[in-house]
Amino acid sequence: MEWPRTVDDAVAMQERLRTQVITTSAPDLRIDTVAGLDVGYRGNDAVAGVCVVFDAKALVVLDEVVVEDTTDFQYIAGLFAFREMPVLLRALDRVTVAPDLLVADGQGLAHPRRFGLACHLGVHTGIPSIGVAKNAMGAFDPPGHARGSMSDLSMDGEVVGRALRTQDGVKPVFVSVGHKIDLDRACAEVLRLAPRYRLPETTRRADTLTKQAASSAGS
DNA sequence: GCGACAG
DNA sequence: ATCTTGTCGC
Repeated sequence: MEWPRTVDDAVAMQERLRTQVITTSAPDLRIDTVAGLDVGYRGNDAVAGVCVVFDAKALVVLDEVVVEDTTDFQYIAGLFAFREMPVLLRALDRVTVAPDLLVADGQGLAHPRRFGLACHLGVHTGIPSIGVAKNAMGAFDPPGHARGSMSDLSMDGEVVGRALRTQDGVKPVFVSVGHKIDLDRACAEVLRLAPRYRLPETTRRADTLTKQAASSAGS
């Protein structure tokens, strides 16, 4: 199918692809490299997509790619992926180090139709993925104050993710499965990626590059 | 009907 | 997301 241009087509695509999401980890799932994906905006249609690949253990950058593009799809909560995916896929294509895990800046299963950006990226590429959002779409009880504390994130009476405290006393991040990984493993990876700050290093680096590109658009 | 609503 | 300086605090 070609990329949707209308809300109805986009929703239909999500309903169709949601059935392909896998919420368990392969027994031999090894995560040595992790990709952080993010998009920055300049005006309403200019976008800069970034894909940064980190060594999951050493937390050092192995490769990073910035791609500039434009978008037709306006921002609509729930249809976020249709605005950001095209650029992100282009950036992901140009990276020279294959990532074992994709970390999306947004939701995975914690989505109205259980198919957020992280799920879409995962199903499309076949690469394990997770969503790490700064804001929740569902309901949750505040997790404990200490780093590593977590609580269920629910929507329509079902657990769709977790509110995870990555640093003592900071606002939690919202983790949900994207594809080919289980929620426990997803949270463990986020904690490993965020040893010092609230957000994973992958997200922080991608975000920096994203704004850097957006502010120097045209040079 | 009214408000809320990832980035 | 974006428009935007200084400032409070560890």
